[in-house]
Amino acid sequence: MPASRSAAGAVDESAARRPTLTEVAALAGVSLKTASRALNSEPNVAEDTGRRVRDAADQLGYRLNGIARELRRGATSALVALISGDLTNPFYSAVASGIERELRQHGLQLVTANNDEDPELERALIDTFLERRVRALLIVPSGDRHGYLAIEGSRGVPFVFLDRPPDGIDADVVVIDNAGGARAGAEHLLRGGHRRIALIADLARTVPQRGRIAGFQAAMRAAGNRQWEPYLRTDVHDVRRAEETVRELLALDPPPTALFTTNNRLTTGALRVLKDRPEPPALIGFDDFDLAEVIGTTVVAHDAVAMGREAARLAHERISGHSGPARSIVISTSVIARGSGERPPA
Amino acid sequence: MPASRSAAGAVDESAARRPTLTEVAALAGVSLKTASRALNSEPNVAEDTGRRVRDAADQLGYRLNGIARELRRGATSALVALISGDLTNPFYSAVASGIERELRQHGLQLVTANNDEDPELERALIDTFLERRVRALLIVPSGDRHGYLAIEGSRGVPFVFLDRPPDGIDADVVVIDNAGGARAGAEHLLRGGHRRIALIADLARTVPQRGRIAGFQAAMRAAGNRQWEPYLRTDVHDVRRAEETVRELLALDPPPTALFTTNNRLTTGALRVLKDRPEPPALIGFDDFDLAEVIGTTVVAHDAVAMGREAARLAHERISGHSGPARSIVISTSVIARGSGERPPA
DNA sequence: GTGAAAGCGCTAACAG
DNA sequence: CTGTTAGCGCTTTCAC
Repeated sequence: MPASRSAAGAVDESAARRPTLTEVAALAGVSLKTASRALNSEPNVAEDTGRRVRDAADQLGYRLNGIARELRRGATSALVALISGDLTNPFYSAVASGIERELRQHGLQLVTANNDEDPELERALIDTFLERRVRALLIVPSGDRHGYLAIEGSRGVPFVFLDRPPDGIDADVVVIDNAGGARAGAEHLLRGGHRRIALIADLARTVPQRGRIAGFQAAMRAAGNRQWEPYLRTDVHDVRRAEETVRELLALDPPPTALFTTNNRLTTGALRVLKDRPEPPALIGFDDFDLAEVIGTTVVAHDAVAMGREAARLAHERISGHSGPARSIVISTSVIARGSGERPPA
Repeated sequence: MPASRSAAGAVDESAARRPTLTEVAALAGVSLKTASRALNSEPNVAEDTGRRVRDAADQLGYRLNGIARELRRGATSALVALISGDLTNPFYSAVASGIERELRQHGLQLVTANNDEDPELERALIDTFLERRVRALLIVPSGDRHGYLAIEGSRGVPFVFLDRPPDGIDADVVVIDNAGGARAGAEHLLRGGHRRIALIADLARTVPQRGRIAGFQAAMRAAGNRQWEPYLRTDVHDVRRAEETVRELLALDPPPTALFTTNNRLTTGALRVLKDRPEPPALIGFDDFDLAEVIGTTVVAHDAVAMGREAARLAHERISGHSGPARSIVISTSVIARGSGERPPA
């Protein structure tokens, strides 16, 4: 009875090893080098010889060993790594999608890893990828000290930081206009007549959050408004805490007439609470999301896919030999009015 | 002037090459093999020797060449590939997240690629990954002929198919209970008193969609209801077309009193239309989504992260040598009532 | 047009 | 405990 043709992983004897180029050459009756030339479509191979080699390869089920090729060609792969937070967060998956599309234009492949927002793990992942000889490393950093990467960068592995600038190293970076976006959102609420505006922010130690908080504050200062100050809440890091925080804020006397949430998670939390309220406060959230239009949520939007694309573009330029000073790209934001941000103060 | 320490990719002379193990050994004054042993924490290295080697490595900025190691160890990497649709679709990113988490437990790394729903591209990607000697290949297939993979599977590269079973090859697979879920959703509407129920489905040539359509039909047949038949619409593939289709359906006389959409994209389209209607029909959508609770959308839910996790688990078992017949895992579904599916017929 | 020999950087096998 | 030798599968000289 013949061996099963199942792909389920049945390990028969033939399963162990794949045919090598040497075996293809032997079967075709040519030298190793000629076989190599034929399969790589290099010049100086007689048409007939080429055909014989390709037939032999097909017959054996030959497949090039990319690892051997890479070793010989200089131990550098066609892989570009992305280290970010969990892909179930639409922000990260949008960034990853933008990167992947851009890389593909250049024959590069994306490898992703989740840092679980753990700086230790992040560093371990960076090590792993460098050992694997990725061509470039794109990082949405969780940790905040990256000085140890300087020597790597100088050795020819380009780094690009997304969303958060690196600390202790001078590298290409793509960030959102956090301060500008938050300021525009805050001004939108002020124009609507709001004064008691609650600011609900994520971990204040991160640079993007600091930028958003600063932008918001700048708008308040410029308007001479200080009534928002009792309603500032930071370090709200997940949906549940956001819900609690919003509930607490609305229970105050007097309650805020408007909320500004500084990322999509916090906006989700706020929405969950507001849906049950007869007279909800106004709401503007940083980060656009899929159904914002359906729900009627006013947001500070930006293009996360473009962010990924730009980062990949920078990385590709470095890979191609560009060697200027570190560059910085800022992704612009815009306020999209959909109703929730236009509710007047009670 | 000293060379810049910038990570921006400045290519000074030292950038060209990384130190090798041979150089580390030379600096430490030991043999190549001893250096290897020391850095791999193998037994039989004097403590003092080990320290000398590690110092030398640090001093040179040595980093193991993973490509050389892999070649020597049998030309097989620690990479597992996922080929799927675009990661901006939350279904795919949830799957990817589940896979990534499970793989990490076993020291494996995820590589992702987008097939753009193009079977040609999909096949090219598979080739690329096989050349790169991935340990396993997880595929949410776009193409529907995979017979050509049989020989690969028999050579020891495990394949796992997600969401859609493969055609022409017998491989592990993880699917959703499409028929059961759709049937439960349809029965939920029937119980609510609906008879004129519109079914809005995606490309009917795909197996999951056929399953959902069949499940829906089975429920109708069992209830002796044929009033739904004029309201069947298939091959609706994007949000815009879904909006148009829903608008057309609602303009019919008599209009349907309920809608059943067979995936998240179509549900999004329906929601965009319904939000402007004073008396919207009931709606149930296949696939849960982030803000469904906020919007109050009744859905047929399933756990896409678990789907990825199970697929990764199957792949890992194959990698570890398991060699039984192909297995099939079914992810269960449940109807989550949130309001939209409980609206009574007009 | 074609082939022989060398070697990418590492680990495995075997000696000492 | 340490070192020597060989070789993973391929591409790159360089010679024919």
